[in-house]
Amino acid sequence: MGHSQADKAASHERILAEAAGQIRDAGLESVSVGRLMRSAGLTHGGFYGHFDSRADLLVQALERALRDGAATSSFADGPDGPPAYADSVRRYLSRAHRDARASGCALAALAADVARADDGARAVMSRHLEGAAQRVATALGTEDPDRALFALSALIGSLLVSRVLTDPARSDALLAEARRQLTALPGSAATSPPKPATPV
Amino acid sequence: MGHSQADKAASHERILAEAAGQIRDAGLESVSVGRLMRSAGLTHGGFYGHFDSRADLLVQALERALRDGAATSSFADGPDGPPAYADSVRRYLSRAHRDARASGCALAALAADVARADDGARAVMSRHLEGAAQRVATALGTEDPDRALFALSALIGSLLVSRVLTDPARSDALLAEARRQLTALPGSAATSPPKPATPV
DNA sequence: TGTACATCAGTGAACGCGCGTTCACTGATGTAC
DNA sequence: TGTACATCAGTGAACGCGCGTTCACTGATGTAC
Repeated sequence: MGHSQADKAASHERILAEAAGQIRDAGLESVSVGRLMRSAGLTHGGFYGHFDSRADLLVQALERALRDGAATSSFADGPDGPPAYADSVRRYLSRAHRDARASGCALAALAADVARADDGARAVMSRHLEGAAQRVATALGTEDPDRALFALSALIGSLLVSRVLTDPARSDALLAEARRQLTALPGSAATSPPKPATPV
Repeated sequence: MGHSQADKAASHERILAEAAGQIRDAGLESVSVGRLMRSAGLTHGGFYGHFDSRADLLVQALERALRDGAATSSFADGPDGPPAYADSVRRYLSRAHRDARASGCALAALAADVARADDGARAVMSRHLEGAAQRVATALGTEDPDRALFALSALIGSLLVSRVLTDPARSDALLAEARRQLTALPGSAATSPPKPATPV
């Protein structure tokens, strides 16, 4: 709770990271200024030294949530280059990802929220969708951006639906079927036969 | 604003229909008791003669939103029996459906909201997801419930992503590619060649 | 290096507002005779 | 059919609460000399 410039930067970072986490866990509108500042170890009055308004914070936190999501994305480059498409699909459509909503793909968690939001939020997510689609295209080995965008949409939809289904067996079955269908997508398994399973 | 039992039933119906519409348009948490009653032409105090609590209303309105969605679903039986799979896909992934969020598929609009909600809401939507998947399975001519559930998930994901993209050309392109990929899904075009286009 | 002072990160009381919910009430409905 | 009365759908004031935002203040930081 210091007063130095470095402390302010650290506070700003803490507030933004906390907001991004809350958004990912509970949706865009779940953030309240008072609760947010408390969870960042500060009092509510200080908020306006960091952001113009709650709406301003929301845009920045959405950007942050999506950037964090991209960094840990199943399709992001690992230490030894881009991952194999089939491995990425397996990881994205894993039970672990389904059950880790708060730390999972922000595109899936927030797509519906953003579809309802203003153009600013839609523009931010559009950029990240195109970025993610590009990574999928690389992994797929396709030059067709539409095909990659569809694959991404199918991934997102399957993850979302698997998170709603209350019957674990049905949810697991959907994930398994989606993995099967999406690894068999033209441009993937067709051009490069499945490698032996590698640890995720 | 009468006081008869018939009037009460009509009020109840109006409140529920209004709530279902608001939920579909702006999400599960967007409903406020005061605004809802005002938009149903009543005052807020009367609400508790119709529902135990806001939470009680929300569950019933979710059920209603999903039932309405099912009735107008692209995969619902028309006057002359079940529609052709390709026609249904075309209608679901049309620009018209993308742009009509408030009257469109409630499964797509609310999946993320429900994934965050309690088990009650998830159970309600699970039931409707399975029902919709069954209609898709019939249209697809498959006996595999998992395949139908995946197709439904891909439809939902594509619609959601098309609603986020700010570039109309990219959004249109995604819808077109999704129509192509999903009508070519094993069990559909493979077993029954595409019919000549029929008016939707 | 030591002092005097301007800056400014963070505090906490206060604002007006809308929220969900309760409740005493009004007056039309519908029933008992 | 007409009257007296119980029921109950809907009203609107009131409750305590958390919301986003403002602002006078505190005291550590960091700079000028």
